Amino acid sequence: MSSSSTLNDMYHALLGAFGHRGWWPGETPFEVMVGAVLTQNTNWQNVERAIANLRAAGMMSPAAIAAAQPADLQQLIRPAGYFRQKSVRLRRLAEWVAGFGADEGEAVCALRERSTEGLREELLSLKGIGPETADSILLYALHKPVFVVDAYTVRVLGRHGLIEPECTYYDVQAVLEDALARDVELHKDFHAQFVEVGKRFCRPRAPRCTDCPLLAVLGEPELDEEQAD
DNA sequence: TGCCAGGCCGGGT
DNA sequence: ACCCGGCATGGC
Repeated sequence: MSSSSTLNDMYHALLGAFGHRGWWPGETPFEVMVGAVLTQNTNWQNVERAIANLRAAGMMSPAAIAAAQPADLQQLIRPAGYFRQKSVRLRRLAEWVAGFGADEGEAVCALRERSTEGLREELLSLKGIGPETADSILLYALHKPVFVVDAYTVRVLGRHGLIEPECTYYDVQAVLEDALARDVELHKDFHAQFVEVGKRFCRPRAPRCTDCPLLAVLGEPELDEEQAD
């Protein structure tokens, strides 16, 4: 059996169990970008607080964040953790976006005209934006067909033996992108399904997932390497 | 209470 | 080229 059909079967099993996820949660493309930075190694619930603070302060725009006092920005995003680092990362991102247009709408339109690879390189050149954050922005804010590989994706695939433990980010991404139709909505929703199944059934200390919808497709999961003892 | 959360960077081997 | 500590808050 090809890994292509396995991965597509996985998606349909998850879609059947959870329904269309409608990701990413965010009112505007720029808010999606902000969320992508704020959620780095951070619970989404904390990110929502920080986003609400930014909105309430009228700061959810590239120009406003680019012009903000560092201390003010830090206070607003404090609930999302790592607030000193993330305030710098947000400002650099905001300056980058603002460079593409007079307002958010114009900038985002200009960004969407550009090539995926060119955009990825520019995003990765911003300190504090790594592969996952860049790809989250590419997919969910700019609608480029890339697969976002996150901790849940790696854990779910790894536990079912579909990737090797030593795989890099881009190894895992290639497995998924090679197997799937080049479809933006599929890429968005499949990644969201990984998060959903990961949160519910693939926690670090809970290898027994008796009700996981993936059992019907993939069979019993394996132990994580560090749990295999 | 400790462990965990939708990473990434920089310095040390 | 790898490995590792640091970064920080809030929920369970």
